[in-house]
Amino acid sequence: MIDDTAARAKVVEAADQLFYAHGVQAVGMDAVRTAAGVSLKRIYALFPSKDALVAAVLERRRAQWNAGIAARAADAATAREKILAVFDFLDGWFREPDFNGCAFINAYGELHDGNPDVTRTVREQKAAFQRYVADLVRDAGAPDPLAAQIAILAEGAQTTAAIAGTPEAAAQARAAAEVLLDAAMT
Amino acid sequence: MIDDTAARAKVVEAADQLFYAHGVQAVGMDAVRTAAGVSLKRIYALFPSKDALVAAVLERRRAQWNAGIAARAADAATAREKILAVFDFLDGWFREPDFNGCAFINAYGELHDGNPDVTRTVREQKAAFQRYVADLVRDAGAPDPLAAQIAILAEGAQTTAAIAGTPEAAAQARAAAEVLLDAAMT
DNA sequence: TACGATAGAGAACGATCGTTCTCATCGCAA
DNA sequence: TTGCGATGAGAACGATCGTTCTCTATCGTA
Repeated sequence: MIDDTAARAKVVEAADQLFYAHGVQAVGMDAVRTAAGVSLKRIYALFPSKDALVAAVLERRRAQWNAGIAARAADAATAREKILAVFDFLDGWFREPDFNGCAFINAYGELHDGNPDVTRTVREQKAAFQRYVADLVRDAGAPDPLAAQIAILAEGAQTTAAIAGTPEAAAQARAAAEVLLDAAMT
Repeated sequence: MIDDTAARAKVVEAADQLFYAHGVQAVGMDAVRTAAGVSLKRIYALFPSKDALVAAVLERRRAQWNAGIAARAADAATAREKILAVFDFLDGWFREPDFNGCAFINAYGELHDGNPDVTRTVREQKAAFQRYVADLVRDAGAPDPLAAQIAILAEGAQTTAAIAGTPEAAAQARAAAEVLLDAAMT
């Protein structure tokens, strides 16, 4: 047998992949068990319910998002470049073969009603991203309203790329962000 | 008894309201029947399956979206004002008490897998909107790439407003669109 | 080797859903 | 009035899902 930490990781990873590809409600716990190779009994010992597993999956997504953004920002020297690095991160993500839109938006649309934890988690994730952008905008010396505009571009790029099934929305949003930055800094 | 046209309208309207508020999979056909006041037998005589009812609901949403955009555009004199009228339409929509994001995005996130009709319908709706914006951008004498940027702002405003539960994303996106328009026309 | 605790495989359970079917009721033609 | 076709209300059916339970095999230890 493997220890609890490893079993948890395998279950969350398998559930993430399945939920993200097919939607939460379309995936049964049996499918998670098969994909993770962990018995149902063990899964329910690690997570009290499917909702708790969904929460763990969203937490995993949150960590991945933050790490991906931070990695791109680390290569950028200025606050302006760190802002644009967000769209470079999105560009790379949109090109991954299993990209299927923002997992938080998908989860919110599917589960917001009847699962208040999901609503709260998604709202907090988006608010945290807006704070991240707001800090960078302030560092860049640009006026505060620019932050919300940059965040809206990032959100719009995600849904546009997901539905179109093509990655060009990242570059288009990035170009728009550059124009907005230039206009704000004059 | 009421005639087929009226019964169809009542069923689609009730289903739209329920699906939009709670998600498609969370609403049973019994709930549609109760809300519409039309028997299950009649519903299945009008729509061969729940999927067909979902398709009819999306078609209704498409007509409402187009009518709402057209009504706002009718008040605008120039192509530039017609572009900005999109965000005025969004602002009014976001303030409706039952606003819950874009029904097409929600349906795509919930049903894209296992219901190809939904994927196609949503993709067509978004493509049609992009063509609408592209025509206005051309009429305004602005370069083509601006169209995709405007569309991304509109998409981002919808998801941002839905998740935050507040309408200010419309005004923020409109302000960004004005800056992009000004920069493109110089 | 014998034993007790444990874990996995999957059957079982209760609930729910989409869809179909039954049956009592009603309107209407002859 | 009588009989027939159609309709609505909702029971019924088969499938699926989240969750729990049973049974068997395995492992470490004395």
